[in-house]
Amino acid sequence: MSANTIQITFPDGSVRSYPAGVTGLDIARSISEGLAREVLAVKVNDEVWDATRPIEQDAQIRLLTWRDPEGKATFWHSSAHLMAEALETLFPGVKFGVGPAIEQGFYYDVDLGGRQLTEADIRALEQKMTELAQRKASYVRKPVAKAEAIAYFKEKGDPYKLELLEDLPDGQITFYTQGNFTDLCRGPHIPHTGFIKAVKLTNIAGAYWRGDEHNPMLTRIYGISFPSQKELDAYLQWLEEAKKRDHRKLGKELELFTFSEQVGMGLPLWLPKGTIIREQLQAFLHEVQVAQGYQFVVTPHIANKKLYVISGHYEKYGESSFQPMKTPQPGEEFMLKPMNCPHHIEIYRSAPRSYRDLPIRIAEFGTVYRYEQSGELHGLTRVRGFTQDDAHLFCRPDQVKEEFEKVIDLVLLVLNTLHFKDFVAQISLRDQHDHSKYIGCEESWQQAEQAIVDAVQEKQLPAVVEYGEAAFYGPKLDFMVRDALGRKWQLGTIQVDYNLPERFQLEYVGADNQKHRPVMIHRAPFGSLERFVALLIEHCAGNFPLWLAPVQAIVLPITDKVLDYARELVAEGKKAGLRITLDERNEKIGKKIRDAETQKIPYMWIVGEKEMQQHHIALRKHMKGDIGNLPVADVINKLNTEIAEKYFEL
RNA sequence: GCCAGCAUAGCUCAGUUGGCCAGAGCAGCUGAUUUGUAAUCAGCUGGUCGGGGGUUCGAAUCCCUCUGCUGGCUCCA
Repeated sequence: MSANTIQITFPDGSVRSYPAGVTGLDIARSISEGLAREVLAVKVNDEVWDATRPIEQDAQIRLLTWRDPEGKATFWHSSAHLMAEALETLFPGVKFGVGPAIEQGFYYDVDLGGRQLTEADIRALEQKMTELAQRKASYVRKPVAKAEAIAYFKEKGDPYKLELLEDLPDGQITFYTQGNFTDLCRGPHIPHTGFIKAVKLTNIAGAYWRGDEHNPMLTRIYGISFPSQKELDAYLQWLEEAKKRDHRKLGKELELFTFSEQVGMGLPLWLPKGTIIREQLQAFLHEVQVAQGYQFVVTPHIANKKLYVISGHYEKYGESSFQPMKTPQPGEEFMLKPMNCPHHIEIYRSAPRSYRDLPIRIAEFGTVYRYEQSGELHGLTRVRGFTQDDAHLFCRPDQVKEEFEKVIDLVLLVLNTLHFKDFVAQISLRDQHDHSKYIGCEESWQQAEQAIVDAVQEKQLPAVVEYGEAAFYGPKLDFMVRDALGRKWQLGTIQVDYNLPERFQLEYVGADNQKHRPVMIHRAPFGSLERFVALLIEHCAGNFPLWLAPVQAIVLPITDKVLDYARELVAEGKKAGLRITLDERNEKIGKKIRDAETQKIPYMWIVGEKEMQQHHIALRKHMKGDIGNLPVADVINKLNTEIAEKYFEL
């Protein structure tokens, strides 16, 4: 075999020979012209390359198109460059930060020198991007020496790029040029701008340079692009649909919760209907936890400041939380509790504990208050007063693994019951470079981090590791769920903690009659009731499973000749434990049905003279329509079965 | 907290370049209608246009400021 022939291995395992220097695009063309027209990039031995970059050695490759996540990312990253070119054309002198692809689209951080972008500017940018795209300018990769790169951006006057260059090693720097725009960029990029057929700049936001609030704030322009107008339209339609699921909108429409400026920002007021959902969830969790050996406690909403000085919370959050409240007693200070753990620790300490008693599982639906930054508040997902389905497990070191796994099972039970299928378990570890924000010794942290990693492996959870996301006293396993718009939120959390037992000098007497230190596990399967309900609303679009629905059934009499029968049915339903109401308004049945559908009430009991005579119900299901004419007893039975099963349907 | 945008009746929204007593639909109340699977008809009630200040003969509309909300950034025990 000649020296300038290389072996290319395809994803299906087949191998073909190509001349050295072949590009992904060449390979695609050798398969089919159609494929060549679609190829955006190529994955060469686990690294994504430009489709136009020569491959010099044997390699495993996969051709990437719009259908591949990496293909989309490349497409969007190239779109960011295109936007940068448009920006530079329209607003000469603009300085560039970074412009990556994100999960849905891309952004570029720019310094516009104080200029504020208007709606018209945005439209003009979109138009310019489309115009530039039509030129089908190639994205040209060029390795450059560091000195050359520095010279280029000095000449151009781009301080942010120069700062980025400082951290890059010489010999690994590349420039990409398309049209009249050259950027410092690792790549890869799509072959040319012509692939970008539809562009939408979605919003503008401020963003600190390099994510540091001490740095100047740049203007971040978000956008998304597609290979066809049709796909952009579909995306925009999806956005519209997602907005209808917004828990803030549904919460108002379905009268679940509200906020009052008078009460204070971030302090939710649960309305009667929302409270039913909350209490049903609470009852569910109460039941499964008691079955698993948890003991429920109740503790006050405030505690002496000293408690948080011991726990370390005061040092860490004292300045940025609700401030201590004074009492008539000089020098005495109390704080709203931001956590339940110190209270539970004091319960543990209220009696001597034997190794035989462990694990002790102390649970509470505890309401806590945290002074979240005003800009952070968001509906029910980020609030200043919320209720955790909290518990603290005090166990012997040898019990940590088993207890941790049991908690994982509990979280999974909760997520499964509410049909949260696409969660991700996030292993939140310390910042690898900065241990100063954490309390406790190195050994404790390593033990705790290892315990979590082991447990996740054992349970084979879909997991990602995030450094720097740990709590200050220990690592966490967080269960992340997406909202209607795809934003990730932490729901359940499990934390292994060797530090607070140390700080509070917790003890138990071992089999050896010596004192030992227990290990704590903090855990909350819902996280907070508020956030959980918010995500649940978005997840089911307000169409709650019957066991949670605030109103489970409504009786709709066709005329008021059957009002008495309707009232009788309400009484029967209530007697059977159903949350049932009656629509006795003087309206036509179509109107009553429409209103019940709008209110997303799961079952409508429609009754006229015919039903009255047979003691029947014409049963109608929300979003499904007429189910049929059934005896009352059958209907009640059916509903109660559905409730008992916690049946969930999307 | 930072950047940007928004704020009109309980809800969803109109309100042209600052100019007649600020409008509509839904909801609510009255009345008529007695209805068979997603909106019956008519009448009425309801807003000092988020608060405060300013410019102007005149402000929902322009400016300042405060409050709240929205999207991001930072933060998230």
